[in-house]
Amino acid sequence: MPESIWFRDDDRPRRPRLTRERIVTAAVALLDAEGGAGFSMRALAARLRAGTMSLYEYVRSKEDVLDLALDEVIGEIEPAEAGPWRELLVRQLTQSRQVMRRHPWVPALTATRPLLGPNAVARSRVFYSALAEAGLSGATLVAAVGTLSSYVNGFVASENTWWDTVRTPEADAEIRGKVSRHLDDHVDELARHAQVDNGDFDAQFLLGLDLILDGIVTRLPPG
Amino acid sequence: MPESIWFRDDDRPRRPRLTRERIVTAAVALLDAEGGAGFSMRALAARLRAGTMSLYEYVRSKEDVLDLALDEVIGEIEPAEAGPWRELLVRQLTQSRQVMRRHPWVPALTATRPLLGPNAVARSRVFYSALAEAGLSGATLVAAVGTLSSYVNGFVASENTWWDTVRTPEADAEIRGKVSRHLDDHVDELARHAQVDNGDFDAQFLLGLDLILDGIVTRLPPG
DNA sequence: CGGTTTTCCGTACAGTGCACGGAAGGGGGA
DNA sequence: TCCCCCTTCCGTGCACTGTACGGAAAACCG
Repeated sequence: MPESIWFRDDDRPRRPRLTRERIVTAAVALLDAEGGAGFSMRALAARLRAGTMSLYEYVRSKEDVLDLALDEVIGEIEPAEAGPWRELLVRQLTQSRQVMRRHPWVPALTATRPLLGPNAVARSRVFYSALAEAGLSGATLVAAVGTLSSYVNGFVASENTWWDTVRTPEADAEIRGKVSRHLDDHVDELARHAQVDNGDFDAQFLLGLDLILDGIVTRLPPG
Repeated sequence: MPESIWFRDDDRPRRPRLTRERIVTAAVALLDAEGGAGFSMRALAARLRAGTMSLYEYVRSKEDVLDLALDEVIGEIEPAEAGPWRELLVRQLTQSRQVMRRHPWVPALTATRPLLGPNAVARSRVFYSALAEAGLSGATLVAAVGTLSSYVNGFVASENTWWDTVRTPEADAEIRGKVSRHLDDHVDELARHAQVDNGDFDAQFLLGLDLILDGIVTRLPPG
């Protein structure tokens, strides 16, 4: 009886039931662990204990996976609760920044692919309605929303490249020295000091944000 | 006389003398023509009629080439002439945007790599000294510079992904329709109209920039 | 002329995204 | 119960990537 349970291998490596969600979750985890450069379809499949080509049942391409992963993490931002528009925007944009810091591969992706996923659209809706409620409309409204999201994307992108560059403490010291010497010929004392000493991105982010919001305030209709 | 000029092959494929500049120039041309995705060391070498590995005499890695190409195109921005700080910044940042539009692969790169090349440093110096002359200093100065460059980077990045998405006219119509339907459930009339109809990036860019500059003005010391 | 250094580059290797087509399993109809 | 189809899984193969290595050729210098 060669088909006896004792000879059959029912415990053969249990097939993982793949789903799109499982794939996306694993993709986010892989990107967090290895960064955008270390992300590959083979590595993703391995993490799911599946064959590489199995992924392509649920997804048309690697780009699909990245788009889905991107919208997934955008969904980590909490829905906006009611409140005065300025505080609301500060909270939402601070959370955007935190998401991009938790998932440092995000800014490079947003610089490449349009954000059209449902969570991204929902986020954009929050900005539009907050600023519309504040009193903006038309081209000014569009420009204000664009400015805010451009700012947060651009800010975290450069923040991330900085953290990447100085990842290890030795590298930190070395790079800071090099940058300092690098800038020496060009920049006057004040600016150099500021540049090399700007470890406090939190404060700088909020300062810049306040700057923009103050600019927006000057555009509000009187009353 | 087998060595007669008639039998020798002095016109054998003339060795191109490679130099770092020639490589960088060709890299920019290749990136402009094929985009960041189509750029490869083999394609670059072919464009220079050289063997792939010859490049590595002048450059340690592909990343080196990209860094050099990046700083090269940043150098296309004209040096700042003297003038009132606000006009100066508008001119410089408008030129930054134009460079990034001419070379659409730039924003994705700046989102990945720190800008430490000589031309990038010179550019940063311009911003610092303009705003210092305007009256800013310390953390506010750093934040203002960071805000402006984050804004321009972020703005052009999203502008570029939009142009990419709607590259062909058919795609344009189709995408606009899809985006419009996509947003239908979520966004109220006003915002949707603005979003779908925002082809005029030039105006939007200047509006957002003015917004930020007005915010900066509120930070100037009295007098 | 001889030797050293610089430049060029063919080959090879480990890795990539994904097209193709086959196998295995589950579900439904006869 | 048998058969067929359809979904899911995935091994193999292809064209391509960056670049390590080492050899050949050329250029320069004594």
